[in-house]
Amino acid sequence: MTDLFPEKGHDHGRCIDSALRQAEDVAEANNARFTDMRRRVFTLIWQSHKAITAYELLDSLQAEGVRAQPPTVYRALEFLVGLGLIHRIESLNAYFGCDMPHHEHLGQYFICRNCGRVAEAVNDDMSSAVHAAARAVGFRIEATTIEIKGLCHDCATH
Amino acid sequence: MTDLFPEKGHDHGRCIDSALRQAEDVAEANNARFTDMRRRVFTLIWQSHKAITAYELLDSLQAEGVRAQPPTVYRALEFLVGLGLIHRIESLNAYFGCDMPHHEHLGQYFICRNCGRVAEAVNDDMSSAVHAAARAVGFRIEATTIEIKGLCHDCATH
DNA sequence: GACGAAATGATATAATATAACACTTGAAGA
DNA sequence: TCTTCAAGTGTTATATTATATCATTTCGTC
Ligand SMILES: [Zn+2]
Ligand SMILES: [Zn+2]
Ligand SMILES: [Zn+2]
Ligand SMILES: [Zn+2]
Repeated sequence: MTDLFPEKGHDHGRCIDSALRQAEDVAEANNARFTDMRRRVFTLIWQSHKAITAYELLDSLQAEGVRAQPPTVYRALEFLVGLGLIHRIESLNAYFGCDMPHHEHLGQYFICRNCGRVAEAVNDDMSSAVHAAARAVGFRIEATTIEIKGLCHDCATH
Repeated sequence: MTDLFPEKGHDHGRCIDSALRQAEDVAEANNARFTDMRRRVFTLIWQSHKAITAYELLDSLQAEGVRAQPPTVYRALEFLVGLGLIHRIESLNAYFGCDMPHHEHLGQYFICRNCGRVAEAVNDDMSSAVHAAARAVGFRIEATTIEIKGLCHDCATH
């Protein structure tokens, strides 16, 4: 069994570096400016594998000495979501970093209620079940929200 | 192709009556009090097949002359969600009536962005794809949120 | 360097949700 | 029937999440 969630003692600095590198690539490929503010917000989101709320981000920015207001944060979030660099978790009103921003995908999110971590899956069986169900009732899909709450393997077994 | 959504000219009074009858049954079976306030809120939710927000409900109550405040509405909603008489749509911060409250189910919600209607499906293929994916990664599911946005058959073809 | 579009700053406010405590109601037992 | 107490509701205040609007700054392009 492969756990979607990162290993306990993994080198998270590498996650952050890799995410930043990919984000810069994607931004460049889209002719979009990965400004300082956007980089700050993105980096804060990647401080953990948990989802983080807009106001938690705002607090962190202010703690760093950045004079930011809610619109600043929401604009950065809008930009990052728009490029697919982060995803919004509807059931948490929170955001977390995507680790495969290069290809378009409809992801599914596993959310552990104990450790708070979020993991993204791109599972064809889930996707095709959803699309088949939609086709069967003549529904034209534009967006999907699939959020699965419970206990991750670590939290369920320890 | 069977459309999940109700027919255009259907007799919606029957939807409301049926929902009320079922709600009373479920409440009774659970030894729960279907009070006047709860019935009012429930009935307002069933005024349409759309999802409705807490504050829209509050406005409607006040328009009816009921002196209600936000907690009143949220308490009624909490009760109704708890019994499975209504469902919350996370991506809309809104609520809509369940038409099969008798049996426990993990539903999937189709939401039309044009007409605003919501339809609930209980699709085993979707459910089992989700559960299989969770099993494969050792995740213990406690709740699922599956919300599908797009155009219903009517809106896509007219 | 001048220009204009994009980004950010700043202020205000809207929309969604809950905490806390007082009062009322209604089921259940004495 | 009366008492009691838990459940439900009223009321006020406040927390949390999100956006509208207009002023200013930044940055690539000419
Ligand atoms: Zn990591
Ligand atoms: Zn966990
Ligand atoms: Zn109807
Ligand atoms: Zn429609």
